[in-house]
Amino acid sequence: MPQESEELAHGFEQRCRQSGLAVTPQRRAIYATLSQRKDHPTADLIYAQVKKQHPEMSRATVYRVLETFAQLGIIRKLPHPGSAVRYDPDTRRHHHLLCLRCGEITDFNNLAFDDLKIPHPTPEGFRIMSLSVSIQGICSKCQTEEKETTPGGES
Amino acid sequence: MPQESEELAHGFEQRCRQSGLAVTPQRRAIYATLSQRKDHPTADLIYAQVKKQHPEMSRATVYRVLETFAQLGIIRKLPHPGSAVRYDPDTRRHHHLLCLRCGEITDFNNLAFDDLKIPHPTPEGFRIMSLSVSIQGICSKCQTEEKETTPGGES
DNA sequence: GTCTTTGCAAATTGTTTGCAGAAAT
DNA sequence: ATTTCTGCAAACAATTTGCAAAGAC
Repeated sequence: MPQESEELAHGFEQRCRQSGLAVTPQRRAIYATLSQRKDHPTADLIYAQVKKQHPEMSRATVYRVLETFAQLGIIRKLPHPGSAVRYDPDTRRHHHLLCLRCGEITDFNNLAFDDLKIPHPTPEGFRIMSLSVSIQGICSKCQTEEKETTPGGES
Repeated sequence: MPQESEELAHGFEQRCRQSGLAVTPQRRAIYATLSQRKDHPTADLIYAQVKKQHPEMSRATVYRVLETFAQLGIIRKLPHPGSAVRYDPDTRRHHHLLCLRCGEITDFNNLAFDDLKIPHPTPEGFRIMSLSVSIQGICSKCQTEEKETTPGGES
């Protein structure tokens, strides 16, 4: 249903204008691409995908635009140990599973986590903007691969 | 009290030997430096600091050693949106405040967070290794600086 | 028409690698 | 003695920058 995309796109343009941000085809394309995905791609992945429809698109633009969006709160930058930055089009509170082996980030929802209260005496004058639980471990795919690599004894 | 450091160092050597890791001056120095700090430095910061006492130390060694430690669970790699990897000598459960402006990571403890139960039907066959809450926002120092930069109106 | 944004290519920053010699076990 | 580690320098990856032309308002 393309209807949904249109609504999304509309909201997006509103938000850009509110922030005094020009609505360019590039920005539209980047936002559309990111919000269609259910995962949390890196800037480079977005670049690769957007480039198919817009071969003129420059890598630098994608990096700049994503960063701009993140600062305006239109999308979210995800914490990840090292490697490339990942972006998330969903700015509502939700949590993540992070695989330490392949780096995959998966959304994860849990009532207990959602109910967490933001601590009141805001620690050290910190202005809290978001709170989320991050679970680190090994995803099922990687567990399988580990077994294959080490079936019980290398010899 | 140097006593404390010695104990720490002793435990460290034990853990290295248990993992079949040679105890080298470099590893000792890197571990000592990291564990003396209360913050969460990048590999490069550790390198700079260690180099003062050990001018021969190579940057590559520092990166390699920190990575090795992290894999053995001797230290922890911290999730951070982009920028450089940060390491934490404290592997117990604790939480973090992450400043989106300067990138500073500060420890944060809260009973409600510590009581979080690891979800039982482990999501999607994920093998959970650690869980922590990460709070993103702007630290007090950066709030002050923001005001200075924009004292009320740019015009 | 003006101010913002983009593309390009080059510069930076953060990190990893291969290999020969040095040190730890 | 053997195996693991380190230093070096070069490779690599991710990201950022300055500037002139193009596009949005």
